Order: sequence, then structure tokens, then C-alpha cells
Amino acid sequence: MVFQSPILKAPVTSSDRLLLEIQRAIVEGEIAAGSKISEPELARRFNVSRAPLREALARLERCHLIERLPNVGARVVKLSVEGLISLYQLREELEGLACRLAAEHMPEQEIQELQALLEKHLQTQRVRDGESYYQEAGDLDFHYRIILGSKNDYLINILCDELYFLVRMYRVQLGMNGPRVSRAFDEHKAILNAIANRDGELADLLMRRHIGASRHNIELQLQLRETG
Amino acid sequence: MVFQSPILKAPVTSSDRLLLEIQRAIVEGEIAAGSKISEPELARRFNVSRAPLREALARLERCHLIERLPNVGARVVKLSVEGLISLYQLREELEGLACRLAAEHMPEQEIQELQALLEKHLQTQRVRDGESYYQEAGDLDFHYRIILGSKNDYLINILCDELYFLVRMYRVQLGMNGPRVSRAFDEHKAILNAIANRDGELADLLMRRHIGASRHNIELQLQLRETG
DNA sequence: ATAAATCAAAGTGTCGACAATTTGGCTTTC
DNA sequence: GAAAGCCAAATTGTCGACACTTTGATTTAT
Repeated sequence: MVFQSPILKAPVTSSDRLLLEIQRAIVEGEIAAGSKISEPELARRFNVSRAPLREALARLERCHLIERLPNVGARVVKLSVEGLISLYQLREELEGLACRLAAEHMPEQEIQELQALLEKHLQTQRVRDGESYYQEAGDLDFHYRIILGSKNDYLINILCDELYFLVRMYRVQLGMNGPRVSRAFDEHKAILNAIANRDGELADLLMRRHIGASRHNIELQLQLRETG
Repeated sequence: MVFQSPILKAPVTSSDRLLLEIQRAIVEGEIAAGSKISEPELARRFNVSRAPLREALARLERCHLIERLPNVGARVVKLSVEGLISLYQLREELEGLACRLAAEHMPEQEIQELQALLEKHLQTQRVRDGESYYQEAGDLDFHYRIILGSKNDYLINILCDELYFLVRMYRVQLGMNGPRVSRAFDEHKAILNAIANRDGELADLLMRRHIGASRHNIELQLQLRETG
């Protein structure tokens, strides 16, 4: 099962399709982190001219998957401990805010749907066994819904459209697995409970801890990889 | 004096120049809020082809100054109370975080330079008299430096490159003036003092209050305009 | 042998033209 | 008279070609 963003609009134009394909390729490491991007080469690979490709590159830059220099070109970003810390600092803050706002604005129905979703996940064999990929999708889905529940368009845009692809890249390429998978599940439930009780402050606090723990987990793996 | 972003890179390419000019035109209302943008017309106006113009439009979308629909085109954003609230909710959170990080990471020298800048502003006649435009630039300059002091690249990018043009648009088009101008000055000093004392929590709190007060001020003017 | 200068190959930025889609007014129909 | 269908004008999306810049390998000079 390939994870599909819940806020995904159907790709109508050619550069929309390009964006999705290249995003996936970068996130999954098919286009290596740190590698240079050649516009002519990519254009040939996807059978398009450079015009829609450059449009897609502009959007890739927006979600921090590539970096561009004028007259020089684009590079896929590198993953680093500092980058991860900066990214998760922001996530803690923004998703904490999202929780507070969701506790205020999320309609009862959306809360109930999300509760049902968690129950469904819990009954999935793969989650109980700690299989990582499914959990990956389930976890992102959970966070997405909370963010959407905040009803703050700028916040939604920044988190879902600009930051989350990079988050996924860190998690996919560093293999988010191990004992945290099942513990994350309980944390999700606690957060959602707080929101259901309209306790924004508690939801905020729990979400910050949840993301902090997640950061710590990936951080360890990154340091292992760098020293090993 | 025209305010110049401290993080501004020299425009090297044609679309860089376009971006700056159109940004200014939109922020100052020369291109009206809510109006449709015609690519052929703008291209003629600036004597360029549509290629660099579209590149610039992509970046304008990134900083929330225009909204685009596939196969339909671009529109300048409208200013609204809800939009302002959403925007300032984010600012409170993000600039609060910036203060905490700045208290931790900002070098002594940068702090001293910023203190000197505040003193210089205080001695400027126009600020004492509450003249708005100079204060406008000075205020933004202050906020920029705190944000840069956070040393978190994602945070810097989101605030300075993506959100601040919209903030300026609200302030320019609604005329940020009145008694808040001089009071803002004292608040700046208090925030900087907290950072100099490496008291991140206090700086965070003061910054949130500062931005909240600023939001309240503009909000009043927006409601007056809408009901009047 | 090292460093500066040179030059061709490759890549990026921009242009004008064409294809595909939307828009708004007109006709037709109920 | 209102709604649906239709057509032409305008606008957006895409293409291939050209100009300018960077790159890095080779040559030249110290």
C-alpha cells in the first residue's frame, strides 16, 4: 500500500503529475539524497519538455526536497542530524499549535471518525506486530487529520504541503521501525482523547512529547549511521 | 526609505527581479487585492516573456500573495479578518519559538548590534513622533534579526520568505499607525533584554504578547473598514 | 610542479509559437 | 423567461530553439 496524502488534489496538469512522481522518487531515495539534478536528463526520463519540469522543480524547492542556485541548478537535499533537529523543533511547535486549535475547532464527527480509524489500525495484524510501513502510513494519516482539524489554512499548508515530504523522507530513508511503533499508537490515543475532551493544552503537551520522542528515535539511528 | 529585507539575496536572474517588483506592487496595493492576474498583460508591462513571469508567479504563490488554479490562473489574495487571525496565530507561535532559540543561539555580538539598532531608532525623530512608515521598517528589521538569531533554517525560511510579505501587506494596506507604534518600541526592548539574559521562556512570552497586541490593533482597523 | 588563463561542452534562463482549456456571450430549447 | 448547449475569443500549459552562464579539462606561463 502506497501512502496517499489525504489532502491530495487530483493532478490535472502535466507538472502536477511530475511533482508527485519526483517527490516519490526523492522521498524513497530512488533519486539519491545530495545528488545533482539534471533538467535535460529528468525531462527525457519523464517524456516532457523542460517547462513543466521546471515548474515541478520550483514546487520541490518549496517543500525543501531540493535546493536551487541561480545559473547552477538543483540538488536533492542531504539528510543530517542538524536538519532533523531543526525540522522536528518546528514540528513540535506547529503540531502542538494544531492540537490546541483542533481541540477548539474540530467537529465532533471528525473526532469520531479519527477514533474509529485508530481502532481499525489497532485491529490490523501488521500494526500489532510492529510492521513499519503500514504504521508509517497510519501515523502520517493521524497527524494529517489533526492538522486539518486545526482549520488554520496557513498552518495546514506549511505542515502538509511544505514540511511533511521531508519528514517522510527522513523516516523512509532511515527506516522508522523498532519498539517505538507500538508505543506511538498509545500516544496517538492519548492525544486524541485530550482533543475529544476539548483540552487543548494537554493535547499540545502530549503532541510535543510524541514528536520529541520520535525525533529522538530517528536521531539515534542517524548518529549510528554516521559513526558506523 | 524603502524597506529592504536583510536576508535579501541580490537578484541575479530576470525572474528574481520580477519577483521583487511584483511583490512590492502587490504589498503596496498597486495591484489590487483580489484582482485577477493576466500573464500576457504582466509580461508586456515588465517587458519579459511569460517564462520568467510564471517562475515569479510560482514564488508569489509560495509567499501567499497570490492563489493559482490549474488552467484558470492567478488571483491576488484578499485580506480578511479570518486570514489575519490565522496568520498571526502562526506568527505568535513561530516567533515565540524564534525567541527561545535566539536566547540559546544568538551570539553576543548580534545581540549588541541589535541593542545599538534599537537605540538608534529611539533617537530618530520620526519614531518619537509616531510616524508609521519608518517604524514599519524598523519593526520588521527587529523581528527579522530575532528570527535570524534562531539559527533554524526552516524557521527562518518560513517566516522571512513565506509569511512576512503577507504580514507587510496587511500592515501597509491597513496603515499600521496610531498609539501602538511607540508602545511597540518598549516591547522590543523588553524582548531583547530577555534574550540578552538568555531567558528564552520570558522572551517567548513577551513576543507572543507583542504580536497578539499587534494583531488586535490591525483587527480593529479591519473590522472598522468592513463595517464602514 | 603549481597556478593562472583558455576554451569547448554541458546546463540553465529566456523567448516565441502552438496546443489545450476555460470563459462569456449567443443561440437554441423547454 | 430561464436553463442548457454551443461557439469564438482569450488565457493557460507545453514545446523546441536559442542565448548566456557555469564547469572542468587542457593549455600556458611563472
